[in-house]
Amino acid sequence: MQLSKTFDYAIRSLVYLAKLPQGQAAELRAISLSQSVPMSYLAKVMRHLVRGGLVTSILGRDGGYSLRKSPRDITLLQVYEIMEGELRFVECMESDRNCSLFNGCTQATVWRRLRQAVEGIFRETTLEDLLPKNPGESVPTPIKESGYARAGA
Amino acid sequence: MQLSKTFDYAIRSLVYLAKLPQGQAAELRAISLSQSVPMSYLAKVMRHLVRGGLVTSILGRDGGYSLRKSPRDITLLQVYEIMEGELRFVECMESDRNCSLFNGCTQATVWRRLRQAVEGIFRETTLEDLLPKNPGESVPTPIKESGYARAGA
DNA sequence: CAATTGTGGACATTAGATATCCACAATTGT
DNA sequence: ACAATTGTGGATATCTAATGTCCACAATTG
Repeated sequence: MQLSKTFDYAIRSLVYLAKLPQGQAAELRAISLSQSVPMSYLAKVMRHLVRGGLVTSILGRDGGYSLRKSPRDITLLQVYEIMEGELRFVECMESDRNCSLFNGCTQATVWRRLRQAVEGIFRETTLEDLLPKNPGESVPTPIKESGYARAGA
Repeated sequence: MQLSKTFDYAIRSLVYLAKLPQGQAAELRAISLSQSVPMSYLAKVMRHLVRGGLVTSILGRDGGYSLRKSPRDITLLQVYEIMEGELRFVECMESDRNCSLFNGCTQATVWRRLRQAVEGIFRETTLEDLLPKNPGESVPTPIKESGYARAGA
């Protein structure tokens, strides 16, 4: 029932990018350091996000990563599916392909209900909801951080 | 985000026991065969359920396992906690013990919401909900034994 | 006593997540 | 053109947790 670190890394990185001043890019090293994630591993995570269309990468000097969409338009469900593929709780979520016991499997209903719930939350939560500066509805924890927008330069 | 096979095995076994005529016990081998779960592994699962108080075990000839409560009084949450411990999605669910970044962790809210949702479903789903309702349609679990497969009715 | 059935824990295996490495391509300043 | 920088791609390694196996033993019953 655990979410993978990979997924967590991805979210944190996206949040990091979302905090940057408009149009600015952050390099791998900066993201990695800010979150104590191994650079070489984070590189892999970022590639996924690039391929997934959420992030743009710039090569060469002063290169780095930046968001490709507004934080409001990036949902956790998108991130999840890019990083982990389709959301599922058991192997045999939908079909009896791999399960000889599928016929009359009474658990299937529960798994589906679970997925609907989780998927719903993921779909309704956007990157914007994860930004600290918004004191509104979904971010109750008060943040005492200052100068979070200092990157690169 | 996957549920463990162990958890699934536990549920299936409990459902199997719930289908037995009142007061009857099923031995390890029977449960194992009915679900193609390795006996020696299932033994371990069953021990958890016994220690967890959901199941009684009887040693010696004609021994086996039987439910200790009514299916209506066994929730999936109980089963989950017995098998896997407290429900959590990330290491640092509640405290900053292991996380230097906890202060200002905006994801925590989402993880909590997730847990509430899943926990809710688990708490409201009982073993009884997993028993085949209509003897005519959804019953047939592929069990080779004689009269076991029929519940209630 | 002998047969059966579950218990307990040590151990082995496997699969997937996590991490590392290195050669290379793209970009930019000099 | 060249050197420095920055991300890319993929092969490989490591680590961990889940899953599975084994065996000696305790309890029960005929």
